[in-house]
Amino acid sequence: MSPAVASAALPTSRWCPTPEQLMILEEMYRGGIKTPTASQIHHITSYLSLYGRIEGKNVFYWFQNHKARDRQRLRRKLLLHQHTLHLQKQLMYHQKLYDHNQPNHQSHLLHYLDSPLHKLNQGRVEDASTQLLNGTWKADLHESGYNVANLTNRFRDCDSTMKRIMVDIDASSPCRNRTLKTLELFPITTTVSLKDQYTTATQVPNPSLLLE
Amino acid sequence: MSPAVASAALPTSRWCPTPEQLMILEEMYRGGIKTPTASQIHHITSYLSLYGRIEGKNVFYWFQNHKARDRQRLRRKLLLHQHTLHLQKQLMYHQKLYDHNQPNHQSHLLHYLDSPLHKLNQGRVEDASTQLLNGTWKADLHESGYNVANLTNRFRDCDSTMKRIMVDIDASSPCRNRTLKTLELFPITTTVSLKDQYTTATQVPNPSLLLE
DNA sequence: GCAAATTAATGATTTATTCAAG
DNA sequence: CTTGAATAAATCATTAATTTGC
Repeated sequence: MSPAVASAALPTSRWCPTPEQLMILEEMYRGGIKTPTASQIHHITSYLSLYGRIEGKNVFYWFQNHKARDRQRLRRKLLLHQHTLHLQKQLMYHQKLYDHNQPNHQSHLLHYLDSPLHKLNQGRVEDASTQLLNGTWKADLHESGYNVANLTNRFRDCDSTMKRIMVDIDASSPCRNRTLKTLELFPITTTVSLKDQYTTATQVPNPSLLLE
Repeated sequence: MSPAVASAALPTSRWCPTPEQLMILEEMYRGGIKTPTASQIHHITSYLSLYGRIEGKNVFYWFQNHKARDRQRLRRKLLLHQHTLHLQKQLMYHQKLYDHNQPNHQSHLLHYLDSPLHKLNQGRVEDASTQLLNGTWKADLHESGYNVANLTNRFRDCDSTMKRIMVDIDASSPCRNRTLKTLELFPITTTVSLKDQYTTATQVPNPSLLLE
């Protein structure tokens, strides 16, 4: 059925540069030729045909593509680098807060935890979305007041518990429930300063935690 | 006008614990008393009144608040730590991609750059919002094909330029425009391998870049 | 240095949740 | 399933601590 296709010089549909051609082209590119003129392309083409079949359009396309892809690579590398720097900076900042217990680390952390950024980091896309939509989140840290909105006081008789406990306490009724160890409660041998108390009380959690 | 307000024991509206009282309370808390019973509160109160005016409810509230805020502090420390780890992990990952030119770093970075997360990091709240709303962004990296959607081929006559240039080249019209230095174009002394080309061509940009 | 202004800490209250008994 | 006691979480309000502009 099939007719006689030339079995010798298989008709490849597109130019396939030989290693020598590639080397030369790259060298010229590095040498400063980024967008050769028509005449330059002609010269290059004739020179490169010493190393294999080649046409002017091949040279033209090669420089076009090479330049574009060079720019692309650079752009991406730059962005990646920027991102790395961003991460480094963030990390340093948080490490500082973490290590030194900075005074305002709480508010910063709270703001972060409330941000759509954090929610996205956690994969809570829906939350982040609605938050952004409602304009509920302010990027400015200083106006990050809670949006309590309308807390209807539905429960006006809710302080009963507290009052009962208070009555219990203030009406002087000692020794009621459970095992009370009144005497052991006051082993007051405090030689620890308040500052020491605070600093030693806050331990670093063990680092076997993972994200998400 | 103003009547005689007791000028002696200025009527402070709320209890202000003396340093001794605080020390004792903290010591007891550290000793294990987290939610004292009514009777315990009574004992503590009577003991602490040796060091200054105090009521049962003060003790009650103090333990409530102290316990709650202790938990809170722990929680926040944990979260901060988690966040630090997250950042570290991200950083290490990107550093790896950056340093080693990993094969799929491009798609990863592209995906990140297209994500609302990145837009939020840049402060482009609106963009992120609409993106999330439209469901335009897929969190799963594996289905992160560009949502090219409907790229209407509005530009059907766009290859005209290209065609003109091709004609210029292949119709063999040498020495047309500009200063052509045909001979100096081929100083082919290439001893550089392709690999070296690539690796040396991509330099790290200078680190004076800032986020946002 | 100091006094007003801002911010953080914490005592006091209110609201929400848990859990056991009925 | 409902109820109520107990407690945890959230919030309000005042005091202590810091910053800031003379």
